[in-house]
Amino acid sequence: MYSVQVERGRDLVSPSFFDRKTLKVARDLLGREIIRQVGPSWLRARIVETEAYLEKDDPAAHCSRGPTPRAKVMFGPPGVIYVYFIYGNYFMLNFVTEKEGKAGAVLIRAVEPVEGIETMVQLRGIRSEVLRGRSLLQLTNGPAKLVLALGIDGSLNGKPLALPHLAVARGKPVADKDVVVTTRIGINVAKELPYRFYEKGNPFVSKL
DNA sequence: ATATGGATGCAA
DNA sequence: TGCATCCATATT
Repeated sequence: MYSVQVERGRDLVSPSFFDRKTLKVARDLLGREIIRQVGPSWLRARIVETEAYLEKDDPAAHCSRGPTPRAKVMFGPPGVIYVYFIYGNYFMLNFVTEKEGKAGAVLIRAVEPVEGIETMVQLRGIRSEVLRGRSLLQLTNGPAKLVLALGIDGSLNGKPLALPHLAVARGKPVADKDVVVTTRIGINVAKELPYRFYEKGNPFVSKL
């Protein structure tokens, strides 16, 4: 007799998945699934776009100025959730990579809803003009959008990945031929670094 | 193309 | 303490 949570937890990635080079993790996160329970609802969404933020030679990374109050979680153990607040309105979801003492994180920039879509629509704000009568692509095709749709906020910052609050499942890996590598989006420094990964042709990718 | 919004980090 | 900046979004 399995509980729902045990059943859900069968397919989770191990913490060692994140104990690797940040760029590797960012690429391998494509196709994995974010799983989370919000109230009575289980939410599941497939990762289709990521960005890597490194400790070395990456001035766009929060860890680039050392373990400041905000960035210290990036220097902590791998497999921990890093959520930060930006632009006075939004939270961003990241997963910490590399061994404790070495900084790194992967930003989740877009996901494809798999389960719990009705709940996601509600969390996102069904009254929004953007969603009303338009494509569900708007639900999760951006880093702040997916955070809203999944009901994530700053209270998850610094917590290890675990059910029921937030975990990553194996899902179906994306083949190399379907991975596109480009420069990151929305930053004003280190624009030339090819640290963004997305699934080729996936309509939920934030921007082509 | 522009308004919005609050935290962050560094200079002063 | 002040202030430029910030891994964005929705609306014009």
